[in-house]
Amino acid sequence: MRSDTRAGRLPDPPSPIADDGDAIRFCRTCAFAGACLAVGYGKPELEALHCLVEHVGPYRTGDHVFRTGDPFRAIFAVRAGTVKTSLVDREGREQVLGFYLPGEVIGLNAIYPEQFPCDAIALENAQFCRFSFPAMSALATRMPAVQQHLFRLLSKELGTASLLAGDHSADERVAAFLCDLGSRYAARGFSGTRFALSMSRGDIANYLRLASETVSRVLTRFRSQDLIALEGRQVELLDADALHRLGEGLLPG
Amino acid sequence: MRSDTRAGRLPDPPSPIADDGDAIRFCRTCAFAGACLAVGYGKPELEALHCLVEHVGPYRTGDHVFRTGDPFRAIFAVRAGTVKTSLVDREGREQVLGFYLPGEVIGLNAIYPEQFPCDAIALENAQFCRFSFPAMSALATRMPAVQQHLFRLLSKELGTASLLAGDHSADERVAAFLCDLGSRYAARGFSGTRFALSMSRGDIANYLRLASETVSRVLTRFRSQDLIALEGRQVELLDADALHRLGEGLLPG
DNA sequence: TCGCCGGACTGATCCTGATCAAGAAGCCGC
DNA sequence: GCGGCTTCTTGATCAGGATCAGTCCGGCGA
Repeated sequence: MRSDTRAGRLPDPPSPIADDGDAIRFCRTCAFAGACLAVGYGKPELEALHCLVEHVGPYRTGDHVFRTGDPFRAIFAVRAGTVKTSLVDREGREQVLGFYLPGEVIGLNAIYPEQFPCDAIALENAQFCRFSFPAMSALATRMPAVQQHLFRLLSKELGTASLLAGDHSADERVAAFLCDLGSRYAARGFSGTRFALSMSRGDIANYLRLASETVSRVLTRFRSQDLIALEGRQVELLDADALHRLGEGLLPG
Repeated sequence: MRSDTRAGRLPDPPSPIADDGDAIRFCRTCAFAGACLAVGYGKPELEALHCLVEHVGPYRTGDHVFRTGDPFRAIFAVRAGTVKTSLVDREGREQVLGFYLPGEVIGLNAIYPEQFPCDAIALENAQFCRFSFPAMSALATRMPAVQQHLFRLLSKELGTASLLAGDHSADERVAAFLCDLGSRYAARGFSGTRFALSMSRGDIANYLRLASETVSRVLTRFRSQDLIALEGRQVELLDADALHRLGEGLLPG
């Protein structure tokens, strides 16, 4: 059976979760953890940040964290699970904008329009830290490091937005997608070479602006070339170098 | 000569310029003008902003405002002229990331990496206001409205970055491009229906991820359908509604 | 004035990836 | 276990836009 082979070749790694915070420490992987640690703020300042944080969830697969048009009051850091952001155009077609892993932040693109410009949907059971944005802005005026950190978060996302622009081949796109996911998992302390694709082939295809059939074909070919091991949604990057070379046209740096 | 033929059908509008600031007022079209005015700051606060502004230029067509890898110290608001941002991949191919009109701001995507992640090249003779970013951040901690404005600028650019994502036809892309340029000119007080394309067909094509031949063909067809009038780089949107309908899949809102 | 050069336009052909179609495999209920 | 559903995979065909090639036009310097 399949479960046999799966266990034999690709045992599921523990589900990534970033949920080890307490009253005076951030979750290990949190996008905001660096803000204070780097500058050496002590307990009181951490308290200030913590009091504007609210743990929300769990959300179940398919639940909306927010919807297009919802008034913007807060940004969310993913504690556990994965999220996709997407928007639905007039013809009802979905457009996947991005995937967010534990430790990453969603909602930054809502600051300007003051309402969420997209949907955020949990791809697996998920939990979040909810940061009130008015409170956080106010705090930022008192704590330059927090302001700096917000600027950097925003600017960083500007960089990644241009990732899927460019006319690149399906191979390049898929390779870059896998490398990007891997490096983001690695940046948060998870395995960067073996992880689960929490999104469907259709979502990947939609995000990469390909047909899902094309994604299937490319993944299958990558497997036959021993670039990856693949079983269902479990993937292992066997030849990360080759993948990186393939995708380098799209990847940051 | 040039001015004769061109003047007959599509007289050049005055070159867009945003250069009417003085010691106590911002240039009319400046992206930062709203920051203070909206909150009713008076002269002293304006002074604070002005002292961190430096007028730079003129740059000539083709000059670099900054280059990939330059250390990030400041952001730039366009006072006059047009700029393209682009990056060059390992194979030496250029990738146009965006065009910036008078009143718009470049360099925000450099905050996170702390160096410019792209080139900025003047498409015509151009002038800028240079805002020291450290000084501006410091000011932002004292003036919440400035901080708010920076957050909004960053967040706004996040929204536009997703414009050219999506798999859209060449017609949709070109229509959306023309509408977008028009509305941005209009937002700064210039004509939104008649303007000069300061960039080459090749740059447009590169930005839209098309071949320049395709852009030529689409523009020619739009003209034959009386959607636009076109002479060289002068363009007039004759049927803005139809163009908007064509491009609505890509356009914000 | 001429000739050169780069940008713009147009035509012919090719190729990548979308689309259509069908089958296989996993997931859920019962 | 068995249907019924969705997701994934694989195959065959099709089309949009890239590429290649050639022409035209305006600008510029000798």
